Amino acid sequence: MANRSCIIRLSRYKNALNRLRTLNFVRVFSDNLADAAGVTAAQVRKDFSLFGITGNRRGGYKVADLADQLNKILGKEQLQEFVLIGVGNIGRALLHYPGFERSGINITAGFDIDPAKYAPEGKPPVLPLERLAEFVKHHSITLAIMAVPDYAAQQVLGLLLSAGIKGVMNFAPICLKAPSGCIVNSINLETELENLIYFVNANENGN
Amino acid sequence: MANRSCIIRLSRYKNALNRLRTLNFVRVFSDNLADAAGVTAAQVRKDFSLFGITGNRRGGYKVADLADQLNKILGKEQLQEFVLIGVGNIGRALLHYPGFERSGINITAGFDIDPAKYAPEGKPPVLPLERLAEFVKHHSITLAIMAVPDYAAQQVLGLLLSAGIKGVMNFAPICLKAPSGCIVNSINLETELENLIYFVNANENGN
DNA sequence: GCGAAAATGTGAAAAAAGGCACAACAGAAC
DNA sequence: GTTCTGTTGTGCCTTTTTTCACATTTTCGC
Repeated sequence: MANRSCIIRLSRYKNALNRLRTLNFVRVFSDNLADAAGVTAAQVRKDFSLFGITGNRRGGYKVADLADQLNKILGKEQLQEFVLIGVGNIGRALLHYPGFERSGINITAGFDIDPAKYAPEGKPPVLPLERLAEFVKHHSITLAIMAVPDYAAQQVLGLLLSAGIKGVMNFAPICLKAPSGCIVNSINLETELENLIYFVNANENGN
Repeated sequence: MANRSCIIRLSRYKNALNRLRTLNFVRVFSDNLADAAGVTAAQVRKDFSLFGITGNRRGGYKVADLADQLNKILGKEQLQEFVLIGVGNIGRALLHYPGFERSGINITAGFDIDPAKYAPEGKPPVLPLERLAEFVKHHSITLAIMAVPDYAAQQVLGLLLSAGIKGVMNFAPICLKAPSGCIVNSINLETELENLIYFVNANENGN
C-alpha cells in the first residue's frame, strides 16, 4: 500500500511541521508542506488520504494535530531502542550522534569484536559481540544498526536474526539477504556519492 | 532518461563485478548480477541497454569489460575530489572514512566555523570556512559534502554555490533549494530510521 | 443568511517503471 | 556443417506512481 518513497515524504512533512510548531503556526496548507518537502500539493494530499488523514476544506490542516498523526504513523510516540554493531569510523559517529536523541531514537549499546573498542562503562556502552544475543533479548530490542565491513555483514546479520532482531539499518556496502520476518534497509555512502557524480556530469553535458 | 534508481542499480552491479573480478571470474550473466543486486535479470539487461552496453548472446558479459564500462558511466575513471563542510560528529567520520579512498573518492579538505576544529596540518586538513571559496577555486573542486546543522544548511549551500560547487551531498536534515546548475542529494539518517521503523511495524501487524 | 473565495479529497488520466516472453543470435556438441 | 542449447536484447503489456482537474466543503464578508 504505502511504499518507501511515501513514508520518506511523511517524514519530511513531519519535520516541516515540527519547525512550524516551534514558530507557533496553527494551520498549514498542502502547498506549504509541498514546498517544504519538494513535492506537489496534490502529492501531499494523496499521501494523507492514504492514511485517512483529513484536514479542513477551507482551513487546511491543524499543525499540532497533523504532527501528532504523523508521529504516530512513524512510531515516534515511543522511544525506539537500537543496538549498533561495528564501532568503527561510521559506527562511532552514529553511537554519539546527537540528532537521534532529539528524535526519539536511542542507541542502547554498541557491539564489536575488537577488544580495543570495548567500553562497558561508556554512554552508550560498547560490549563484546558475544554478548549481543543476551543483551538484545534481555532489553527486548528489535532494531539494529550495522556498520561493519562488507565481508562480515551477512554473517553479522545472521547473528542479529537469531537474536530476534526485526529491523536492520545497514551501512555495509553490500546487498544483504534477509528472511521476510526482518526488514533490512541499506545506506551505501559510496553509492550515494557515485549517484551524485553521475547526475552532476549529466547536468553539465547538456541535461 | 536514466533515473536515480537506475544509477543506484548500476553501482550495485559495479560492486558485484568488482567482487567477481577479485575472484578471477571472466564471464557473468544477467541473472548473476540480478541476484547480487536484488533485482530481476530483465531489469539488469534493460539498464544496460539504456547505456548501450551489450553482451554476448550466448556467453553473457565479460566481467572486465563490463566493469570498465560501468566505471566510466559512474565517473570512476578519475579521482573525484570533494570538500567537506561541517566537521562535527558525522563530518569527522566521513573525513576519515577509509572506504572512500578505495573507491576513487578523496576529501581534499574539511571546513568549519569553529576554530576548535581547525587542523591545517591534518590529513585531510580542516580549515576555516572563510577559506572555502578560495580553496575550491584554487583546486578546481566541484563537489561537496555538507554535514552541518539544519539551521545552517541553506546558508552554507549559498556559500558553496557562489564558490562554484556543482554537486552537494547533504547530511543536514532539511530539504534544500538549489538552482538547476547544482545537484543536491540528501541523506537524512533520522528519516531512514523512521522508514525502517514504519516497515518493521507494518511487517509485524500482518504485512 | 447568502454569495464568493479558498482549500481539500479523490476519481480519472497520464507518465514512469518494471516484468514477461520470445525472436535472434552465439557457441557447443557431435 | 548441422543441430541443439542457453542467453541476450527488446517490443509490449502490467503495475505503480504521479499529476490533473473539479466537485465539495468550509469560512469570511456583508
